[in-house]
Amino acid sequence: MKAKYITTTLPYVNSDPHIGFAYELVQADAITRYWRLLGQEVFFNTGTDEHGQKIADKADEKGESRQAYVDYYANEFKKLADAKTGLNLSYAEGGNFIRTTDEAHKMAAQEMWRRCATKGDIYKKKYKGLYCVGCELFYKEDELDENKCCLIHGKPTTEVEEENYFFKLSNYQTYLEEYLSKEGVIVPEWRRQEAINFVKGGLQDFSISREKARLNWGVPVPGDDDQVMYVWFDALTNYISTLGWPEEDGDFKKFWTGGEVVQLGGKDQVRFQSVMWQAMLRSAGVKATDKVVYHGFINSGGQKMSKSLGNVISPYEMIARYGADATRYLLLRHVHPFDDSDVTLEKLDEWYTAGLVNGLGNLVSRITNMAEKYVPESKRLQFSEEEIFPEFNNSINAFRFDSAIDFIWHEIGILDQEIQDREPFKLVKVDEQKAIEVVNELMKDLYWINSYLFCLMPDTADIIKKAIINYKKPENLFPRLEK
RNA sequence: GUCGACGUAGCUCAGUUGGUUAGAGCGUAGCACUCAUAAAGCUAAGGUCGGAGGAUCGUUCCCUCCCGUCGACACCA
Repeated sequence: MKAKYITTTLPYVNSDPHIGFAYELVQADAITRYWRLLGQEVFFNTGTDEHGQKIADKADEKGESRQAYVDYYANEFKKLADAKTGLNLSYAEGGNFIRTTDEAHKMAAQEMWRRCATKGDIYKKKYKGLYCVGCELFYKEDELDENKCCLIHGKPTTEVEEENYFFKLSNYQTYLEEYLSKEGVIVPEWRRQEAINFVKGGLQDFSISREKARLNWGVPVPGDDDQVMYVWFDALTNYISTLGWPEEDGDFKKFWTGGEVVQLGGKDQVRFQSVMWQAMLRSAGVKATDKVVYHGFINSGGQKMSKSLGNVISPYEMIARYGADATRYLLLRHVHPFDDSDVTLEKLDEWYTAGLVNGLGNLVSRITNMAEKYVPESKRLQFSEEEIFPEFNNSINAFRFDSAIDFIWHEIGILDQEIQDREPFKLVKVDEQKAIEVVNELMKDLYWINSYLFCLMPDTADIIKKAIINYKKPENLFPRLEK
């Protein structure tokens, strides 16, 4: 069985962890755990992207050293990922949390650069642009007002000439068209069509460095002390540096060259992940990514989440209110895997109560309660692993976490109905043996349903499993929310 | 502007290769039960399937136009 590799994009650490990234993490973890459930070896990568202008600016703004600033934020993101403090991700059981400021990563980025340069895909070119001193950024004319002033500072921009390195993306037009022609390299399919149209529209080379004089927070360009890499070039390389590349053996060989490579990203990532990155890999002689899955964005109350609107829902807020497992469930079931979704606290509360308190939690209570009371030691069952059903497999393999969970909850509904129809709680008064039989059947079905939950809500699934095996009703899994 | 997608119950969405009463989940209202986290169950209300025109014996499902929403159209890590 081919080893699997899955990675999220690395969030840029210029603000607090966003719910959209939390969603990406949870997607990656759910499928990782699912694959592991099937006995596959999986490398799960995530981490933080820490170089570039905006981060340098932020650190300066706060009067902190850049390293101190990124150390702080990298830790915030790591807390979101980890078991006790966040979303309980399983990268520690096979995977990595990479930081682009890691020494090994920086060396890998430089090696990537050298390989592309050796291939003849990197050249130096004078770049002319309208520069705002206040923002320390280049702007295009249509991003400025009629007097060519930047919209933030309202001050005139100046035309500045800078010499940068460029990557010859134009060399890869044909290659990329061929790469993108294979169904499945991008999910969902309509994003693949967008990417194809984008490439067919013609490819321009893109700049991959900045003058150190202007920006000194980045990986040094090999052989040129006056330039540092522009963030993309550096950051994209993390997908292989995390596996030890340029070392060809070991994890890189097992999970990238010899494995199935899946990358997750937001819908704004198509050009980076499926176009530029694929060209870079090709240039460096590395195998292409097998599949990139793009999710949509999460809005709230019909609008983009923003501090000024006060509609930001932070992942930490969700974890505090519902718990880590419930947060995972809510995101996976109610955020659309590909399209934009709308999430509000009111909706989250409703979903939590309906699906977890009244749904799963109550079902576990009623079944294990009867099992504990009615079934004597001598009549208790041994449980063995059950097979996973195709409806679930097909959905998960298509990254349709929402419909995979719908399938489980449909089964939960059926089990509730079963209790209603067979009435073991009445039966126990007239035919105890029959009642025990019915409850044991319910326990088996619940055990089977629970086997699906391990990849979605690992801690909860563990508690349920123990409750079933021990015929002991657990504490409430999902406390009712305070009104 | 060009190209593309979409617009179905309060909400999120399914669906029909055109054919008798258009579906689900959640939400809402009522009934009623008690094994369970005042949960589960039953029943009900709620839709001119975006609008107009056309082709058809007949369309929510095909064609045209209009309105609306969204996405792509490269330096947004």
